[in-house]
Amino acid sequence: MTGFFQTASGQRCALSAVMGLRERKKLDAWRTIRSTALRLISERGFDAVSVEDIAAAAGVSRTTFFTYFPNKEAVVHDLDPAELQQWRELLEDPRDGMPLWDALTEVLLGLARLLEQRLPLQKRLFAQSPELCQSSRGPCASYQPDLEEWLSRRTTDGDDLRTALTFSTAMAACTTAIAAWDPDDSYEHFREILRDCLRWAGAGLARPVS
Amino acid sequence: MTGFFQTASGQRCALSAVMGLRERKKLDAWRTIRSTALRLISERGFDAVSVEDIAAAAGVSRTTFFTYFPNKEAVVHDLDPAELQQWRELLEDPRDGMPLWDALTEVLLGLARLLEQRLPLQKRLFAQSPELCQSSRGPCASYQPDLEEWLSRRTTDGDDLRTALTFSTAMAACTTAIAAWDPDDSYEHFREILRDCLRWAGAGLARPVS
DNA sequence: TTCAAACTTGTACTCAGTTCAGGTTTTGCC
DNA sequence: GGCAAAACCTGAACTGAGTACAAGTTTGAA
Repeated sequence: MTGFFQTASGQRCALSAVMGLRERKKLDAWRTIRSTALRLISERGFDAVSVEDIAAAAGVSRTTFFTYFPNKEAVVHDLDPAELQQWRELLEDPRDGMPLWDALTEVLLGLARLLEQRLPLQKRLFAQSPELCQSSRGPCASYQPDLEEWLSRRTTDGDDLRTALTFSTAMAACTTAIAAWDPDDSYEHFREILRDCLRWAGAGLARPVS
Repeated sequence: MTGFFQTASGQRCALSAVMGLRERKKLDAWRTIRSTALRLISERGFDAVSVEDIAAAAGVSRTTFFTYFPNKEAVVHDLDPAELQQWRELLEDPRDGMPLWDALTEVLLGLARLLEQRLPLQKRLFAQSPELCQSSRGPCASYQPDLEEWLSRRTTDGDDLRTALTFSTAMAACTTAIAAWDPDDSYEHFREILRDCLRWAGAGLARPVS
């Protein structure tokens, strides 16, 4: 999530198009490190795996690990560059005509669609290594900076406090839905939970002024 | 916040009553370490002060620091034992007859009253050392475990998902109010912001079923 | 072929957090 | 007052995260 692939070649990298050898290697390395890390962590638990273990198992140096991931937790949270591109596309449109709550709902449901492959594994990791739950702010918080940037691109339609509250309430709904979902259930079920949470939480916030 | 004074003498310690020399010294040490730490951190910033610096300046060993505070951040977040006692008293009553949202509102407004002395300084620290904002989950999150325990003591009146959502929405309102408040304004103003946030966020959640 | 930019790596460092064995202080009790 | 046990403090030694940097290697383009 934190500026490596984003800033790498100026623009976001053309994933499906022809990439230089350099970029292809980088992507490979990223994926190798990540999948190695996830395998080790799901086997032994987050704290029982050191960055050194991960680097060694991925055939890379410890230093290199930290050029790909800003910290150990990021290897669990960060998006694959391909997903990242979809996520950026989802955020391109500030949905300016739409009331904030509706726009947020749309973006978060879109995000849920993107996470279909990752979220089940991630929840299992969290369940296995409670140390992750403590130290990190949950899967959802990784997207908060991007969302804040998105929010700032919308033309502000009034009360800042209300805007901030609406935003954080939507994030809370998201976090709650993730927490409530059992990863053994269908992903569709998760999306229903999320829809419910957003609907309930938004009931009082959906319309501009009270 | 994390089990030192709580578990020390079995019960919570009788602060105003006669305490043994041992407990008085412990409390003194706690306060010395804390105030020393806050002074240094507000002078130099969170990351520029090491635990060793704090311990040395407080006339105590590094090891001792970690018996009083579970980690470096806790020195900013943890409650003074006197405040902690008031906070526990506030949570004694599960407010069982009351709808969840109203009970939460009451507890959180009570918490706001307790924090009058601490919050302004704390916000200033956060403003000065952005590294704190990143790594920690905000002042509000310190109280979450206690609140969850309080929540679990209430007789559950229905839908777990809705309960969880209500809870996290109230926390979000609290966090938002803290973020929105300017510590140079009056504390009363903060409490108004918090009331507004709770009212707005709760508009859709206040009544049991939708 | 050549050169600059991008990437990797080992080394060496700082600091958070843990463990533990000994020394010191407090307390309850005689 | 004196004593033993419990509680407390401390220094030393350790693990592991994260950073800085200089030297080496690979890639892309001319």
